[in-house]
Amino acid sequence: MRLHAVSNDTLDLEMFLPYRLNRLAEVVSREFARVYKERFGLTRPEWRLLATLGQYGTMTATDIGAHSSMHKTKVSRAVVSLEQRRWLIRETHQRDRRIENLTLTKAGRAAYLELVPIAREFENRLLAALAPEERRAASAGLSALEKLNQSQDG
Amino acid sequence: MRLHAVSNDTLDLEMFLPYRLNRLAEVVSREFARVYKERFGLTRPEWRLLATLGQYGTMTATDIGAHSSMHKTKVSRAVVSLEQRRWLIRETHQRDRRIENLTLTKAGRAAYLELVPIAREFENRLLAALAPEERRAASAGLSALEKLNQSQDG
DNA sequence: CCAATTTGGTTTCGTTTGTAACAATTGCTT
DNA sequence: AAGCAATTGTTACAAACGAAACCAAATTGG
Repeated sequence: MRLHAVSNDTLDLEMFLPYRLNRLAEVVSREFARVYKERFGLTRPEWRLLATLGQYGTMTATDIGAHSSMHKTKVSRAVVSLEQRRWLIRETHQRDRRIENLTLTKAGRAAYLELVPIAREFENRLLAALAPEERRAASAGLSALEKLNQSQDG
Repeated sequence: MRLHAVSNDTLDLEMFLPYRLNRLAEVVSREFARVYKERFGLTRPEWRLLATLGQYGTMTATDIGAHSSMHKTKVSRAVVSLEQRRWLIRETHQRDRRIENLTLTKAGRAAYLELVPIAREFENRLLAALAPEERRAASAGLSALEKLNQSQDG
C-alpha cells in the first residue's frame, strides 16, 4: 500500500475524492462508450436516455435529466436524435401540454434489449478482476457516496 | 433499501457501475469546479494540471495525461493556458528535444498553495455527511475499483 | 380574470472537446 | 548511414457542450 507521506501544503490527488471519481468514471465510461458506439453509433446521452426509458418505461425529459444528472439540453438533443431513429415517441400530456411523455418504440425496445446483456457483460468483465469482498466494498462505498447527492439535490 | 426486483431483460441503472460512477463524478466535480472557477477562473483541465504539477513538481504533458486520464489535447491546451498566465514554464529536455518538462512558477505555486486548503475543505464538507465506517467503505471501494484501471492501462 | 411567475422544453451562440492529421525528434533495423 | 517506425506534442476541423435567452403552457395571487 501507498504511504501517503504528503506534506501539509500538498494535496494528494490519489486520495482526493473528486479527482478519484472523475478518473474512474472517465476511464470506465469511455471504454463502455466504445461498445454502444460501435454497435449502434449511440452517443453517451443517447445511451443514457435509452437505458433510462428501457428501465422505467415512460418518463418526461425533465425527470430523465434529474435522474441521470444530465443537463436538460443534453436530454433534449438526445430525445430529438432517438426520435429521428424512431426509437422513441413523444406524447403530449393531456392535462398539461408542456409535458411530453417519452416512450420507447418497438425498435427502441429491441435495441435496448440487445444492449442490456452487452452492458451486463461489460460490467462483469470489469468486476471479474475484483475479489468478492472488494466488490462488496466498492458497492457499499458507492452507495455511501450516493447519499451525498441525495442530501444536496433533494 | 431498494428492492431491485428487476426483470432479467432490464438493466438496473442504479446498480450499474459506469452509470453510478458517472453520476457521482459529474455531481461532485461540477460542484467543486465552481470553487476554483470562481476563485481563479480555472477550467477543469487547468485545475488538474495545476494540482498534478503542484503535487509532483515536474512532469511532462504525456505523464500528466496518463496520470489523470486526460486526453492529450486537453493537457496541451491547459499547458498553453497556464503558461500564458505565467503559472508554469516549459523546459525542453536536453537529451530528447521532443519532451518538455513542465514546472510551476512562483505564481503558479502560490495559486496552488491557495487552492489546496480550499480543496481540502470542500472534501471535508462533503465527507462530513458520512459516518466514519461509510467513509472507510467509500475509500476502500474506490481503491478496489482503481485496481481495475491499473490492470488494464499498465 | 388578468398580470406576474413558474415550469417544461427548445434554440442560439460561443466554448470545449475529441479525432485525425500533422511536424519534429528520436529509436530501430538493416 | 538511410529508411521506417515510434514518440511527443500541436493544430485543424467537426461534433458536443453549457449558459442564457427564448417560447409556450400552466399556475399563482391580487
